[in-house]
Amino acid sequence: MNKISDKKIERIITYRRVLLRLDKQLGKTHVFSHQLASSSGASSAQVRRDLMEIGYTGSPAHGYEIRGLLDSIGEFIDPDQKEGIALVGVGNLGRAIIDYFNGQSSKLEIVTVFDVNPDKIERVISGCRSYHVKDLKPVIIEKKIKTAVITVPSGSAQSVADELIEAGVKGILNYAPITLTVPHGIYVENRDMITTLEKVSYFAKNNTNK
Amino acid sequence: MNKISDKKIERIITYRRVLLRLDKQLGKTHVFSHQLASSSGASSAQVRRDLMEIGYTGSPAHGYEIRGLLDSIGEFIDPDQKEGIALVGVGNLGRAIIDYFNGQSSKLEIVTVFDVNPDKIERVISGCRSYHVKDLKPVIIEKKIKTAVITVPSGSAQSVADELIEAGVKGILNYAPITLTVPHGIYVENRDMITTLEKVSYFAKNNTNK
DNA sequence: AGATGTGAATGGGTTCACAGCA
DNA sequence: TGCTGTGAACCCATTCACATCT
Repeated sequence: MNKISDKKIERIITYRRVLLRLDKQLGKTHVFSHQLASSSGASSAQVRRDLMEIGYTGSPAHGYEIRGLLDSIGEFIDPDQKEGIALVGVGNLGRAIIDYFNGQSSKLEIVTVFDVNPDKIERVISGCRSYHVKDLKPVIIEKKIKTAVITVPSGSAQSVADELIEAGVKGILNYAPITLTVPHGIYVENRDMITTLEKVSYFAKNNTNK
Repeated sequence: MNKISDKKIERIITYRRVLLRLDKQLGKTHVFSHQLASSSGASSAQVRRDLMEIGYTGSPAHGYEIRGLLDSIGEFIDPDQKEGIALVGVGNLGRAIIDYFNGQSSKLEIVTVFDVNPDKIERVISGCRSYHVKDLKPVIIEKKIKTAVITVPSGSAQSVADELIEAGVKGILNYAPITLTVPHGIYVENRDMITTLEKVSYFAKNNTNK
């Protein structure tokens, strides 16, 4: 498999979302690259390049066939069936993410959650069985979970990450305001809200172009 | 002012967080670029380049003086005093962000929130006065708010964004799963959780390096 | 006429590598 | 010796531009 860049798959995932809306809500059957581009925050050349990468080709006359393109993207992004995700840290943010996420339809589903607070374990939270963090490793291993979300305080984020990785997790979405140190081959996305908001505020002040 | 890239200020903000911890918790007075780098997920050359950009210089003997560097970063990132942020959409996610955010100390503070649900307006939520979305424009104008967070459902995100921008907002942090269309000169950061998790899941499966 | 697919050019961010310095 | 500061080289993503197709 030829490696594909971070930004590129993010765009492709965005195309899919746009295509689903065009298909379902507007009942369209075809799109041109420039239409897909303007709904996705990309350029039309970028769209064409990206679709080239996944090997889907359109026609100059009608553009891209939406259903077919959706299938191609689906094969490319998630060839598997439903995949279970774990979430560690059932605070306000964690609970919000669970609710938000499992309301949407997607091949991904948060199926297991962990916390240290006894009030929050051995229960069912928004349809997910919750466990104590001390049982993290065996549960993750048993359920063969490969992707996890961290919403614990920054002090415990690194140790949680370490355990997740020991249990076989390969991708981590981290909301704790700390940069995780992970071995080669593990993918981490940091989404600390404070850093992000500070950045947005900076650009709001320093009125740049794009 | 010479324009500075998105990624670069994100790194600089991260450096600040690391420096604050080194200063407060560990009582260190100096750092070398490679230490700062490994705690921030950057390379040492990158750190040196970035600090060059903000005009701070260290010494080959001791590295960078932490307090001084913090001051320089502070001047660079937020020259102003406290800044008020608005948040639109007081669902689970919105409330989690308010609580999470206003617990931390930062020059930024969420001071005003909006919703359409009558149960949630004319009240004080986690210390923030809440208003109905119909009053969005006058309130934002009156409070001179320049940065806002959108946590409404995707169907209303674009119209909320339009109103925010009409009211003078220059930076938007968008959690709705839709790509906002905004005029030139407005900064938008999309942080849709579903897209992000789909991406992380993709890279968890396609075990790439880095 | 107007869109796709794609080699070629462009641009910008990252790394290299080394002079200069304590 | 080991680090900083920085020109130069490198690399990769985006854009340009155009032949091609309907």
